[in-house]
Amino acid sequence: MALTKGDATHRDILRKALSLASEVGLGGLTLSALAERVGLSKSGLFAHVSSKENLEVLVLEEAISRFTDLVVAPALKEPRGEPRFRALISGWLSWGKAEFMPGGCVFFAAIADLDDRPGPARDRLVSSQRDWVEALATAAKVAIAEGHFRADLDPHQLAHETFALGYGHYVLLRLIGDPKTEARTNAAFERLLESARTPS
Amino acid sequence: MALTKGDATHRDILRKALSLASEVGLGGLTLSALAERVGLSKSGLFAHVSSKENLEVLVLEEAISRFTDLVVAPALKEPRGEPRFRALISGWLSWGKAEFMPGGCVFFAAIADLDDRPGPARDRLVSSQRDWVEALATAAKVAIAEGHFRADLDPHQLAHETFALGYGHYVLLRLIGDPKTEARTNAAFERLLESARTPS
DNA sequence: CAAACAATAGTACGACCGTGCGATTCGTCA
DNA sequence: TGACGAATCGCACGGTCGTACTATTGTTTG
Repeated sequence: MALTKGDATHRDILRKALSLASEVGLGGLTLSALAERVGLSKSGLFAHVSSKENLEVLVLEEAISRFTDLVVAPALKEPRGEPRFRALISGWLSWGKAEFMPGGCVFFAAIADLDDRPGPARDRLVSSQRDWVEALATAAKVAIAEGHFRADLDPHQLAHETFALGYGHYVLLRLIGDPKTEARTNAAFERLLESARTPS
Repeated sequence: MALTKGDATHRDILRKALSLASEVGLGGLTLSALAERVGLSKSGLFAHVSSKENLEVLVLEEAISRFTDLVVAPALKEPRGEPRFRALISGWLSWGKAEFMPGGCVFFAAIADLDDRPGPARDRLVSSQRDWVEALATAAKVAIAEGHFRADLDPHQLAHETFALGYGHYVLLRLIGDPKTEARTNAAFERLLESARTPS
């Protein structure tokens, strides 16, 4: 039998852990608090996650898998080229507001938490973000091949600027929360895409 | 007499606290760890800072004052217009590598820490970053008045994109650390300034 | 030099942390 | 149904956290 009781609990733990981590960060995530949310005793929960460090990795793994499902996969169904690139961007922007992460993007919270704390969790985070930049660069390459973006465009440069703009937008959104923030970020992306289209 | 012994210690505490906070974040900052660095007992230190929450505010205050001295003030000595705007950007970029913040920009660490934790520390952080965006916007306005930037440029839009690009760059730098990161960010800023110059 | 005061140390407290371990309940299958 | 293994609990441990309180230094000043 594949679906045992423990598996269901395990899924529930990951769901709630991701949600909680988005509020308090990976470092602020606590076994007691999580246990209470899941409806388990602290030791019952501990048996599932083996250790705090492993829990952090599990949370990242869960977030990465959801990111793939919600952002990357749908974009791959869009037509090759600029439409797909745009889908990655807009999917990413709504990712930060996903209902299962009430405290906001868990990657962002993890970046500050882990950026000076080596270990498996940090390694996994870094590789995931590296993959994301690479996915953006690949989509840019495809758009060049399709003739949507200019031939002499550096796809990694575009990926860099897109990534930076995305996280920068997130900082402005979470911290200052000016109502015009979204419109300005959209304008910035349009300018960026415009310059990727126009031959230099 | 103005310069008592306690004042000197106080300055030393702020210096070391800023340095330590840049490594572990505001939330990760600990009275015991700080006391050891300063060479004080935990209670001796506590007498200086009144409370943990107040220590966080003090650290932010210290960082803000240094930011003003190291980034804003020097830029104001540059010629009005684009040179001054460029000085703000380049000053900001080197701010993230200041020797007194070995763990990187303390504002960035604080943003993730405080973004879901209301209180005086968060308020101070938000106002400081709001001020920074505003300073960028003001510099952009001046550059428009000087005829360096095009007349129909929205200075707040430029400030938004500059701010976002700066923090986005920082994420890429700290997390992934590709050696080409700096060059790409510089290219992005050049493109941004170019589009601010060119009449649309 | 001594009195007055600022600065620091010592110690204790309650709360919470992650973790181990033995006991107990519960779901599953012969 | 009865037994076996997985899932969960209760409890305790050592450690660290921020914060009081009191005692003891050290520094300044009349």
